[in-house]
Amino acid sequence: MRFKGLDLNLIIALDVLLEERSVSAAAARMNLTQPALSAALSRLRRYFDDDLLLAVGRRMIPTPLAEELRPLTKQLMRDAAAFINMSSNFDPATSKRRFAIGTSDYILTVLIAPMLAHLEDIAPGVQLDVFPTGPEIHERLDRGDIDLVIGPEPFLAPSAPSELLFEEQHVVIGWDGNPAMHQPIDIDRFFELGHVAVRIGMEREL
DNA sequence: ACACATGATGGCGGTAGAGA
DNA sequence: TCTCTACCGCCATCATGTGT
Repeated sequence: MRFKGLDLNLIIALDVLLEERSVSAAAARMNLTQPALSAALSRLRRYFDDDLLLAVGRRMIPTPLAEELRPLTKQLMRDAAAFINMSSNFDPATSKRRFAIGTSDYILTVLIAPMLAHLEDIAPGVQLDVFPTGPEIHERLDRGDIDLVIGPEPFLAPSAPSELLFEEQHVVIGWDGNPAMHQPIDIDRFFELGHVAVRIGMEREL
């Protein structure tokens, strides 16, 4: 079963190899042994007549051709996923699917937790994995590790389709002894005042 | 010590040929 | 035309070698 002489399974291996830049790591991710992935890389090298990944010290560096192939393999994987999804009618009542959702603890509290009881009624076999959002969340969404990201509009990936889920207003909480709390606050006044801020993730500096 | 490559070996599936 | 069987190739694992 070859397409233009290429075993299409090798495209999956190439996609993972270019992401991991490590034969061992790619093998672990694909539940194969390292020699199996090494052999797959060898067949890819033969087909493309290119090293694709060059060992430099203890690292594997992609060749220019591999860099060119990377977005194409990504697109192929996305198309394949869409192709597969088209063939299966999703029925929440019988589905055993596991969804991976990237979101904040806030959304977990106000949206997902109350939704679980309803989900238990309409989709008892469906499971949810909830992951905290972070700087790599868009990459994980592209990779297919995450099915859905729920978050504020400015943080959504421009490349992914999105839909407005709900809107809400910010509320100012302040000390009753603060004179600013006893008069109307417009946007300028708001920014003039000092704040206590919560920052999550590695980039916590102001 | 770690990561990748390679050789030996075995299982699985495809192909070709023989027979009903 | 269909079924069975022998053979072959591919790809996996295991064991081991090689390079950093």
